[in-house]
Amino acid sequence: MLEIFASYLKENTILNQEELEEIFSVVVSRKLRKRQYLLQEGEVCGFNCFVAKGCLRNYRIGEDGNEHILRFAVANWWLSDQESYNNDTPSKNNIDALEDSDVLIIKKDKFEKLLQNIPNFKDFIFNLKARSFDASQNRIMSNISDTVEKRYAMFIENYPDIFNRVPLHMIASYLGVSRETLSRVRNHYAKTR
Amino acid sequence: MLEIFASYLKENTILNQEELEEIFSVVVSRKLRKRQYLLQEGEVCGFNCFVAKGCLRNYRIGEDGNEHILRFAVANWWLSDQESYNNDTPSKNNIDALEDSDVLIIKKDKFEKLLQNIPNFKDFIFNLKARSFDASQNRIMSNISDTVEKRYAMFIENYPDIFNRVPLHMIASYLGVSRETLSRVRNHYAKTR
DNA sequence: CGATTCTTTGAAAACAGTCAATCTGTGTGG
DNA sequence: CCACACAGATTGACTGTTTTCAAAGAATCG
Repeated sequence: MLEIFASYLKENTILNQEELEEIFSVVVSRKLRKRQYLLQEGEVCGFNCFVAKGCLRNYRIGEDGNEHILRFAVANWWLSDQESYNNDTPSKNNIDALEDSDVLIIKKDKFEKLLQNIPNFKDFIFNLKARSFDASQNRIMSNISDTVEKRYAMFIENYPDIFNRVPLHMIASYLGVSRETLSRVRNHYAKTR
Repeated sequence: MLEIFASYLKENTILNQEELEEIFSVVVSRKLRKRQYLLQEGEVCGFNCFVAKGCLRNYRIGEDGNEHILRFAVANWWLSDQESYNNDTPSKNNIDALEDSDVLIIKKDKFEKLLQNIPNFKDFIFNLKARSFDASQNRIMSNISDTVEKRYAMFIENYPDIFNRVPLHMIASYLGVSRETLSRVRNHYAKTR
């Protein structure tokens, strides 16, 4: 399980062996069964999580009682609740596994030490966060300006690996429409090309 | 104009006089007339901008030909196009002034040097970005789960200073609804309390 | 196979967008 | 100071889209 993380870091960073060892030394690997929680509403998210295998989601139960999916994560993606992590506040969200998954956990105190000790790791993580921010700005723009059909098409284009392994009603939840609407939109979408 | 920036930094950071001087030395102040562009679609956003006075917006012309507002900025806020800034790519967005405004500009190369030279400034900026990211995650959640009325109420609550100085149709644009709909929603909103 | 989860479909109701007209307030130039 | 233009806000009628609810049809899994 660690090998996946190791090759991820080797491909995406310029860390030396010693630095890699330091990172590996604070990582805890964990298996999650399908439907198992990694984080539940009300808990403080005191960790960062790297997905080695499987698929997870970060979602919230809204005032309407429905699930609203903020984010999916598959292999080589990071996932946590940043707001809870940053402020040590109870999370408003849940994280659970959509498939049996392997994840690597780094507790907050250890993770912050890594950032302090390894400048290249820090730069890498901040770069990652910057791109994550850009993606969320683009998603906001899409939410306020695009039709459902366009948003669905872009989702397929941007996340083909996610699209073909999570149920349609979850994509609907991610896009912010009802499953019935997405079903209809998608039929129309399939016909018009 | 610099005094506003100076007191902003003194209140929010733990920088010493020498570090402050270094920052001030690379700042360029600029006045913007109402309706004046700071950045136009297609340009590369090679700067960060601190608003000392006035009000700016970051918006995009969508495929539908309409303006869609991604973000407002008033005094003591930073504004730029992060995606364009980070990747040196042409911006898809425009930034312009909604009122006569005073802004402070720091060019990208100088800004990046500041981050390198002044660790406390770097930490401060990254903290800012983290909170900015959290805010955008919350906005996404609101977009996919809340009613227009709720989104409008939250906008007023979160950004009272913006709400009472920009026209309603721009708030509608920010929320992703037509001005007519927001007008109707707001009337209903005013009546039900 | 039976149970569960997921997807589709239909019909009605709620909601939001569009277009056109009107109303309001502001500021400018004569 | 008035008339006028202009930007912004509202309203009505209409159209189109999305939700909701209920039911039924696939697919998957143990």
